[in-house]
Amino acid sequence: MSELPKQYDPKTYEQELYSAWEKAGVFKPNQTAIKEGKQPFVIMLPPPNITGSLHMGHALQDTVMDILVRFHRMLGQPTMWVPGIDHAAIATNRVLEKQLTAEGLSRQELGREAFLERAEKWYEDTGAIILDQMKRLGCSCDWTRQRFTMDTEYSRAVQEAFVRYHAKSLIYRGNRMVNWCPRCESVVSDLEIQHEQRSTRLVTLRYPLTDGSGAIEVATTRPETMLGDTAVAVHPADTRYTQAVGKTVRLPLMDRVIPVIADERIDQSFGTGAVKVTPAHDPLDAQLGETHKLPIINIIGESGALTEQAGQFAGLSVGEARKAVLKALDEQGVVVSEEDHQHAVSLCERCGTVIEPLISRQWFMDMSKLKSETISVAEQGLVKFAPPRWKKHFIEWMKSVHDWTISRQIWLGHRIPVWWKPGARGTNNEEGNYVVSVEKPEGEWEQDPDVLDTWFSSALWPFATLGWPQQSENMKTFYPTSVLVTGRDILYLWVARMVFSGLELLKDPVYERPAQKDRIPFDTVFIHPTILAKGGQRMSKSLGTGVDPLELIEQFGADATRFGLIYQTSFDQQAMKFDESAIKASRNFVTKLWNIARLIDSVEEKDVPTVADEWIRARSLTVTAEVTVLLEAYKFGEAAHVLHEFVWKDFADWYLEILKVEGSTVVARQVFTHTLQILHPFMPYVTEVLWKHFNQSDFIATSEWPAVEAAGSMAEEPMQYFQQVVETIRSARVLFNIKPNSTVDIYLDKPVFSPAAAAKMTNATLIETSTSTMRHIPLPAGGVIAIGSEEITEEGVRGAEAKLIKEQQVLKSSLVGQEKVLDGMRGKADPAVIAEKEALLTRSQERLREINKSLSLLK
RNA sequence: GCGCGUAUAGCUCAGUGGUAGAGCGCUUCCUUGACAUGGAAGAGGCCGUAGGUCCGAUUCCUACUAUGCGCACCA
Repeated sequence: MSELPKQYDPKTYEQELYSAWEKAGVFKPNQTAIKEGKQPFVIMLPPPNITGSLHMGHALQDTVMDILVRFHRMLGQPTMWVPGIDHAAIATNRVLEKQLTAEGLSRQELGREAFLERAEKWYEDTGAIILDQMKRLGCSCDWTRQRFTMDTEYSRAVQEAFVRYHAKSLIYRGNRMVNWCPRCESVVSDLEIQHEQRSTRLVTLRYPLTDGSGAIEVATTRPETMLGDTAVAVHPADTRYTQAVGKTVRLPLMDRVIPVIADERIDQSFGTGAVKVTPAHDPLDAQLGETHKLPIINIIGESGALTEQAGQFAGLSVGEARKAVLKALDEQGVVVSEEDHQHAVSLCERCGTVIEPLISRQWFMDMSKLKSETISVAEQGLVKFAPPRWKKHFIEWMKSVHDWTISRQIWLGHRIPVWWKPGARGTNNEEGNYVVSVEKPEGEWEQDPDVLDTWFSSALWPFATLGWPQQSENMKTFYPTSVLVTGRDILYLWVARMVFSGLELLKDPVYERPAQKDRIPFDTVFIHPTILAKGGQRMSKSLGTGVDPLELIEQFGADATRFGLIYQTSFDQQAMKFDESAIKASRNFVTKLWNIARLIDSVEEKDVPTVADEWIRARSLTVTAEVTVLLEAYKFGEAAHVLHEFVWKDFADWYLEILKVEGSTVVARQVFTHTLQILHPFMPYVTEVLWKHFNQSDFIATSEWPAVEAAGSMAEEPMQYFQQVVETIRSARVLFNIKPNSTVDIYLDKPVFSPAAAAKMTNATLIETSTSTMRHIPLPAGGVIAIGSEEITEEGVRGAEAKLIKEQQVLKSSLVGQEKVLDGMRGKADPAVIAEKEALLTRSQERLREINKSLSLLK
């Protein structure tokens, strides 16, 4: 056994060990275990955006996954963690467009084909930096199975999914109100918009009734849309307008006659209680328009400019039009008043541009059937959530989901497998003039220029990565997967969509998966906490609150970064404020492990087990059981605390101190290597290095998780007494103001199991009989120890007396309180609890007697 | 606006129907060969505010305040 270096330097080992694991195929599913029919443990990495780099959220998420994967690997299950990346169409599209802008080119000038070539080159150049960063964290992914959502096979799966959904009428072509981003010139889904409170001007306009009986005043924050008004609506019960319903008004500027309608969806209390209706550019108005069969006048085009329908305002941007329309209205005396108003505007999540609601021909996913089955499996618990409260969120959200707009008007992404008869697309004559097919059909057809929402392809991730739509061996062995680990932000965006995709697309009899449970992509969804900056702000580069995990790895090592992150989390936590001091503390913990190993090496070989050996063995079994249970329950932070305390307090501070004097180095090594094993999922590197150091064959990464056994032991009590004696002597030094480096005489009327260790740990000499000059100190569990030292002066004794009197007083008042509590409990509380309480009281009383006794002995 | 969380030591967080715990930080002492990235001993909290249930509430309930998040078609 070679000698360990004095210091542990992570950089010396991390990369080398990682390659060694990879080379040995440690990260691949164990084929023997598969043949033996052991339950596989499978995790699909939520594919990060190819444009991204590792941030703290990833670091936590990846650590959680790696802990699970390493834990289950050690449990002997065939374990597979499939990595991959997402093409992130909208994000990449933006990057490329920026490049073009810099070159003074528009994407139209470049052309679609050249644009896509650039994209491909960009993907190649960028590579998946983030995946390499994961390797530095120590993630044990099976890199031979790495996938990209744009690779040929995957793209094929995406198109196949579209075709199959369409065949089941779950995808349809519709002309409906959508969220349009004028900057992206594309539709975006409900989940890709954000709401923001903004202050704006609420303008009240006066529309004259055509019969000359007055006018109706309507309030609006978007005066320019009045050009597309096709009605004025009021609440049927609103007496102010009863007269007007059924009449018509003359729309200013446009000189159009439009009806006054009544509808219960109008809020009487807002503004004037009357609302202008623009079915083409407002979601509520669209609904009203549908109910009341109102004409739809599109005045805003897809570029964000006003259309021909806007008459004299055609060509203006929305912003320009607002000013111009307002000015024109004002000149005609239509504007009654203006006031400041707070309201929510919809913004494009990607670029922050204000979303224009407009009616457009798009591809939609019909959610009605899909959602009911998804809700049902969640309610039945066929897909589990951890922490469990996310189940409710999931169901609630699913219940309110609308049809999903899946087409996007960008070039990058999976092209929609729909083929049009030339000239048919975008007309009122679409029906029957297209074919849905992965391959181009015979004859003259033009492929739909749109691409699919990135999430449409991500939704297929758990099975498309395993070879779907083929009925592959991988699908049979590894699907459904075990756990999906993710943040709550994509619970709806992604998780929900994977669930219904799996449920629906695996219904085909060829997959032999009639049971819902076999079609749901994962057994459990684990939602980890969101990481915030220490002050509670969102972590972001622009706010300067971001922390780079790679810098932490560089400075403290991967093990410390992982452990520190996990140490700060707890199971039911929604957000975690990141404190770098935890990483530092974990680095110290890694050092502690290192030095423990060095101490074990330096202690002379011996094998005469004492109570301490028995105690630490039992403790280690208990800890193994606890950690196992906690890991199975996704309680990673809690497990980290248990391990930290055991290693530092029990093993290092007590057990090893005793081992220096007597005991068994065999037991020490055994307990320590077991501890390394249960620490391995958290800290893969240092545990692997130390495992090898203690001459263990193979890798700790593939070693067998220690068996969980009952820890029957009689050592607890003598060990506890030993600890009390040592602590009491140490406290007594402070009490009497005795220097730590001067020896004291100690007399114990009840001996400890290892007097030599107790003596060494307290720098004391244990003597056979007490002498008259010795001072007496009570032990917490009863009994008295005598302490003698030349340094005990009258002053020291008086100081001790003062401290004891203080303790006596505290104890006395506590006793009064305890008795009062007990009085209240008698006859009302659970007898067992009362008994427990009484025992506590008795102990306090004994303690008081001891203090009184030692006070009298001090005199 | 509706919904879901959180409020405990200076900081980051556990926890319990019976007068509170950890890590870091702080104070004092210790350079005794595993570790100063260490050891020992300590200080420090009317457990957000106000009510309610109970013999008893930091813990359960209600309201409020602060803070985070999600959802939302108030023109």
